[in-house]
Amino acid sequence: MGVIRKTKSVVALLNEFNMNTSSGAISVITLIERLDSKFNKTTIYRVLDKLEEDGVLHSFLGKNGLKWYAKCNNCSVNKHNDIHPHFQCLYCGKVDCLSVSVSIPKIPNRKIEVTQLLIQGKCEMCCSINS
Amino acid sequence: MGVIRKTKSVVALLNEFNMNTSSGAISVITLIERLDSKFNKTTIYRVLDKLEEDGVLHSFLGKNGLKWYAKCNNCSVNKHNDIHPHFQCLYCGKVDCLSVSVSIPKIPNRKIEVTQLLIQGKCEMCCSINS
DNA sequence: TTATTAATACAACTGAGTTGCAAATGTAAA
DNA sequence: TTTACATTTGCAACTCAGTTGTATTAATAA
Repeated sequence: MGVIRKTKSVVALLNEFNMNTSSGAISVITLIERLDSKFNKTTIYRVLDKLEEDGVLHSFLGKNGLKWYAKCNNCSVNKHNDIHPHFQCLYCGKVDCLSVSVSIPKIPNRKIEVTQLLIQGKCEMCCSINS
Repeated sequence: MGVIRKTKSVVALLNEFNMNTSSGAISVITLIERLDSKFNKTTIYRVLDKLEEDGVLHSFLGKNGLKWYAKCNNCSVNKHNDIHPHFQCLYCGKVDCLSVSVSIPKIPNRKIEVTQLLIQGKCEMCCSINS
């Protein structure tokens, strides 16, 4: 499957990500809040699912296991190549994709399929505001 | 706060982790299932919280954002030193603590406080069973 | 043994995410 | 354009991990 029709909800969701800063992720909660008056939350969940299947977005879990989405860079329908860490600020909640590569250790006798690295701390803006 | 009294629920939970293999983690869901006849789930959540505060256990989020706990190695009340990746098998669901160190990249202008690396794939046992 | 305070059970709740289905809508073909 | 039909959507109801408030029970120190 994948996104077939350019429906209003697809356009609206893609717009949210295009308006966003390039490295920023958006939580599903935030997307539902923003688009609540226009679309049902079920629709939002389903469109995000399909955009991920299509390699347009990638998802990951942030603090408290909440789901976040961000734009993909070099992904196709079947393969998400865009493997990078995510940084979540514990003070303002913002999440960024980090464009650094992380070397994952070899693990004997195990086959690695997915890697998720979530780094939490104080973001640039919160570092500059507070001492 | 921390654990003050050696109550039945504390003993029972610690026992679950001591019976377990050294590298294995246990999900809260599993602990509730196992101890359901003896203790209320609220109690289990609260005791696990305190055992983590005391540096006896550490917690992390596995697949689907579900909470897992495992024994700590060199942690104290105030500092969890035991930073390592976790491996979750996508076929049998088992989760292990990996005793390898991962080098986290420097991130300019940000202060790292927590790092969570979850590696998912096929575990040793599932590798040997299936081709 | 008693007094005190922490720990527990219970029930009710919260909230992110899911499911089933009828109605609406986009798209390709006529 | 119009038709036909599969896809998409809204809605309501649900699931289920985790939380909260409170009255009761149990561990510990004196």
